[in-house]
Amino acid sequence: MTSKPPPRARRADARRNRARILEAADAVFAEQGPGAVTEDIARRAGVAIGTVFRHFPSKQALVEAVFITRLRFLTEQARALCAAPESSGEEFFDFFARWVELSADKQSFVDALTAAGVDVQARAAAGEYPVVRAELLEAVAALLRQAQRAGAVRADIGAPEITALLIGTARALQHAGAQQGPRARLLRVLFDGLRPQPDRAGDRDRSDGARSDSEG
Amino acid sequence: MTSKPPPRARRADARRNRARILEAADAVFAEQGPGAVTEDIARRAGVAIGTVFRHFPSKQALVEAVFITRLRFLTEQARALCAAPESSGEEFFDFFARWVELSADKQSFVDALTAAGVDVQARAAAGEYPVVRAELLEAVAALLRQAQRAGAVRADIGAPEITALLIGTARALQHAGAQQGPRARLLRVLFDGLRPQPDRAGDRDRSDGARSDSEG
Amino acid sequence: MTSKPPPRARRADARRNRARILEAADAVFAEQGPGAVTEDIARRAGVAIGTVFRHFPSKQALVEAVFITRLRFLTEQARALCAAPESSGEEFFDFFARWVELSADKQSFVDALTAAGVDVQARAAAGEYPVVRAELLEAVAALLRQAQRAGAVRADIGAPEITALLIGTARALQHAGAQQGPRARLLRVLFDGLRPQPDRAGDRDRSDGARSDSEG
Amino acid sequence: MTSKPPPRARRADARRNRARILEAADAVFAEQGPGAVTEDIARRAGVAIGTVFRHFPSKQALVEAVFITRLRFLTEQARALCAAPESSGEEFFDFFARWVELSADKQSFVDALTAAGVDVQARAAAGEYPVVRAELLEAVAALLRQAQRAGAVRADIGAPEITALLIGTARALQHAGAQQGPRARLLRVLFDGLRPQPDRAGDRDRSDGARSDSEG
DNA sequence: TATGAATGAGTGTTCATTCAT
DNA sequence: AATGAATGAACACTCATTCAT
Repeated sequence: MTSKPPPRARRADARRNRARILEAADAVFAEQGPGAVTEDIARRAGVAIGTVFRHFPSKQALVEAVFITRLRFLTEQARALCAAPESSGEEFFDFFARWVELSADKQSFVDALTAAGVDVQARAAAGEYPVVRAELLEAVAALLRQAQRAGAVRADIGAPEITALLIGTARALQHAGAQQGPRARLLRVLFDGLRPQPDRAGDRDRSDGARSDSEG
Repeated sequence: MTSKPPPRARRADARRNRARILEAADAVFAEQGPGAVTEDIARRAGVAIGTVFRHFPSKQALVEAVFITRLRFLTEQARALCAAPESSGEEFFDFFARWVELSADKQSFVDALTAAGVDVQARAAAGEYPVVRAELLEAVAALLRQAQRAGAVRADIGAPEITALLIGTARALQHAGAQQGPRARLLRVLFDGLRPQPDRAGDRDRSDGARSDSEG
Repeated sequence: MTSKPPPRARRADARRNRARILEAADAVFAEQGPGAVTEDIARRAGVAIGTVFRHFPSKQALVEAVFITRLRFLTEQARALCAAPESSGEEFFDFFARWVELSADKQSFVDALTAAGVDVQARAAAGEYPVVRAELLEAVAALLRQAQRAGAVRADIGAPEITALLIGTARALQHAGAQQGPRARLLRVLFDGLRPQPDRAGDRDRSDGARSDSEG
Repeated sequence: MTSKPPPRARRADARRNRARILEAADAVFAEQGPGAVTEDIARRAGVAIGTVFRHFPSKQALVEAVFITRLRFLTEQARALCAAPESSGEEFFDFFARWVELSADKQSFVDALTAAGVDVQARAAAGEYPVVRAELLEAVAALLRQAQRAGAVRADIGAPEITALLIGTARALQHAGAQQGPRARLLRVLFDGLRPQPDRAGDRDRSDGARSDSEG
């Protein structure tokens, strides 16, 4: 009675489902952290729990997929910003601010990210993760180099530090809450620290005494 | 042989157990996050599971107790550093570095901290938490004011920003891993950003162009 | 071989499981009281523990479901007996005897009933309970009125008293054990008390002696 | 230093403790049923949990002790009422009413009683229970015989039926709640049933047949 | 392929009972 | 004898995962 639907139709459906699940997972993990119950994600995606597991063989795999999707998104951003031919180096700060806003919006973008990241570090040297991660790192590195060449960012730091700072800053902003004042101040501190630094003679070592001179 | 034990003997034992549980919980939460299994904590503390629940009526209560203990420790640190009469303001940076090292050592000091913190914000306006938190904030604020008076820290930030930065930095260091190079560089960036800033005329807007001059 | 199963197939299975669980719970609660271990019920029903909790969100819910099922059964009985057009009023006694036998068979039909009932009184003014209870009460009342109209039952009692008597009698029979002699005698006392009473002038005070005349 | 207290003093203390525990247990079981937590009893008695277990080797033993105490109390009541030399037989109804009020006052006097009773039936053919039970039964029997001799109670029932009725009635009253109207009506039904019965021609025996005529 | 009911190991929590003090 | 902290088996309930339909 029911004429068999063309097999392509299914494929399209399946692909759409996969996308919806990923989207739902992203949202739910952002709201509730990676501890969220998988059925919530299914419900949000409008599919049955079985469908989630058909597309992602385990919850861990789903978390990683969300994680990787996020990394890819950031990589694209970084690449796009890097494309400008004549750069003043400020694109770097744009990227930083954008990521960090994105992260703090979704409550714990970074929670899931790091939570997954930790697990991933442990045993997902396999999978696409290392590649995706390397690509993001390279994109960030390129952006950073560009900014450093333009003199917008101090020369003594590299992409790994930037990544760590991004994650840390997202957390800091998350803690700061929604108020614009503190958020702006936090970023200002960060950005000032990232600029090429004046010759603060002997900071931490000698100058303290020196400065205390001018003060005491 | 054993001279009559003081009447508080039992109490002392119980107090020791409580301490051991707290210690074990601190360690286990640091290693595995607040999702750690309560029985692991009991095992680590060398007591039966019932004993854990005798001292802390729920897992949540245990998490909060660990959290509060950490906050208290930090408060003490801040107060001690603030006690120096003639301050150059550098104690502030000491505190910052110390906290952050402490946090990053224990894998997710801040995870549990924030995890608990989130829950706490939601419903523990009661309990000791608000008090402890206020005390820590005040201690940090005092240390910060001292440093600002001494000219060691920029004047346009307050204790809330510092708290957020502390948490974020701990996270960043955690992400950076154990290597000393990146960790030191991260802190340098942060600290530079916290210093009183030179008149970076028109940062972000004009000066960039100006500086890019000297470089491009 | 198997012709295409109706689309509700799964549902049917699930419904059967629900029924089996309910049945098993009824039996187990009857044997061991409402304190019975939920896994025993699962085992008896031939399902896993999770399945029990899928169908009944908590043990309390299961107890109540069993309770309500019993009430419904009794309501049906009462209604069926009430349907007879030309009644001599003896259906009432049939109902009474039937309920009470049913109850006493299952060791503590009434235990669970009351145990649940007590809890229910406390907080389940919601749910189906009030409705089901009202329906049973009404059915019993109808049966009672019928019997009273026919002159088979005394006029000075109502449905609430009957309900209480039913519960109490079930308990009494349960205590009396399985022997037929005592059980029959108990019911005889009850039924005699429920009949329209002769003018026992001065009961409790004098007339007893008088009547003992005509009997002794 | 502390001169050893005379050993008798301890004994008195211990005996007092035992009594207080029993009293507390009676109250707590009455309020919460035999599922009540043992520590609640200890708290109510003003002793430590260990003391409860020193006096009663297990919770079950405590329940049984309470049970037996109650039985003893009832036995005394029955005996006292039986002592009247010239009896009209109404003492029997007094006893009945008194017990039943007592039971219904304490919410589930009879719950615990029966709950314990069930267990006891199963395995406490040992202990004092059989003796105490026999004594109560005998006292009730004596009271009953007295009432039957006086013509106040029908002749075709014995002490076992009365016991069952007592328990059942207590339950019925408990279900009826606190209102005086229904309670009184319930007792009236019961008492009327217990009186010597008039020759109700054909009840249950012939009239049924008669009816079966007209019906089928 | 999608569905969603079933599974069952795992977890937080309770509480009768023991035992060092 | 009394205390009350410690014990640990037992239980209700959850949730990732499987599988019959």
